[in-house]
Amino acid sequence: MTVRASSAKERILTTANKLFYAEGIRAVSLDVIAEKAGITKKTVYYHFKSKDDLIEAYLASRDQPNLTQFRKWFEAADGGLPEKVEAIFQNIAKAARHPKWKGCGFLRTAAELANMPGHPAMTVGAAHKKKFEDWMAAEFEVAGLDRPEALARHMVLLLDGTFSTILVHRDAAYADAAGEAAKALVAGAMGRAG
Amino acid sequence: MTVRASSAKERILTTANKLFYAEGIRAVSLDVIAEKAGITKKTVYYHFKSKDDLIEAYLASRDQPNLTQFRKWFEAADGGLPEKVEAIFQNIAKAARHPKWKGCGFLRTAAELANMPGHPAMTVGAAHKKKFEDWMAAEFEVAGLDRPEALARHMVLLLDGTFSTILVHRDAAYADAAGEAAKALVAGAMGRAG
DNA sequence: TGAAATATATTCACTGGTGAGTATACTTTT
DNA sequence: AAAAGTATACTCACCAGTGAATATATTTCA
Repeated sequence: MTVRASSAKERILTTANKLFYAEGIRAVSLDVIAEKAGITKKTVYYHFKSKDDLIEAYLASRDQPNLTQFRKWFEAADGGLPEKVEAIFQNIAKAARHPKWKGCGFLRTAAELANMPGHPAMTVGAAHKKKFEDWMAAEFEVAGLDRPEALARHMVLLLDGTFSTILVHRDAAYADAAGEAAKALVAGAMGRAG
Repeated sequence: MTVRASSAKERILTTANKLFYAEGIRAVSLDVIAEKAGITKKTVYYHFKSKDDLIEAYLASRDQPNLTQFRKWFEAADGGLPEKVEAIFQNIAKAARHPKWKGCGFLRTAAELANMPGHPAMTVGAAHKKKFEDWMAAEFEVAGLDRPEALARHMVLLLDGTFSTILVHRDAAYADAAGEAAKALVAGAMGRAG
């Protein structure tokens, strides 16, 4: 029962996470992942049955942390509902200015796997985005807004638009614009409700 | 001067367009493109100096047709400005229901090339998205709206969000939701203006 | 309790195949 | 003949995945 600093499986996943996010799924080989993780490729295949399996695990490992991050940004923000929603986008703007930022791992993986609709990683990705949407809808519902699900979809669209647009232009200002739009839509819904 | 049905260069570009869009940039090899175009790989390298060069040409070839499509959808729509904007999204919804639809080629390429920020294809992609944004801003300006550039950005964000979100969920309904949000934002801006 | 048996984890060395890109020669057009 | 276009056949690096062997726990039972 040697207490390793970290198990091989953990190191593989950590390394895959870093490389897949930084370089993209198809640009990263298992040879490189194994090398950077300090193990052999066969060990990767011992813990994951295929590259696709590792891709799926990669996305699964980002699910909770990502959602938690959004929640924290939302909860930590001052002001009313529109401002709290806007804060999510402002925090993305801040994150996007970091040189290592490369958009949303789920979206980029979806783009790469667009030719494999049933890929297990896509199921994980879709579920992740759905969780965000459901969370938003719940917040709007609690606030007594009309059509909370519709408004939540608008937020998702602005969020994914933010990730994509910034990736194209490498300009974090788009996140602030999205925050402004989100705030306006939420404020509009509140106006109608109250 | 044999009048070929189409020149080799045209066939290469057409084939690249089809395959890159359908499968993704890194998933498609020049060997396959050459084969499907009915020529040898060396001929590809005669007309394009590298794969990256062909990728750039691929995106460049989609620039005008794409923008023209959006314009047509916009102009053909009945109703006022909000409805015309909404029509763009409704038409995307229709297109997205076709099985061959795989999102936005520019966005998917940007996702794949996220690790190569200066890639020439990215310049083409960014310029394309900028043209859409500028066109929208011009329409809003002519209509006398306040802050036309800001509103145009909101439209771009919803548009790119639409492409991304549908790709993740394979559910064209998100385009209708985006159209609704876009309409509301434009109508809101018109309300303030007049 | 301690040795044998079993399960878990890991390595080395490999395969069959594909990828981007090229050296050279042939063919068509001007 | 010169230039432009295309083909054959190749290189060399890489990639997903595997076969066989080895090391390291963990369990079993004499």
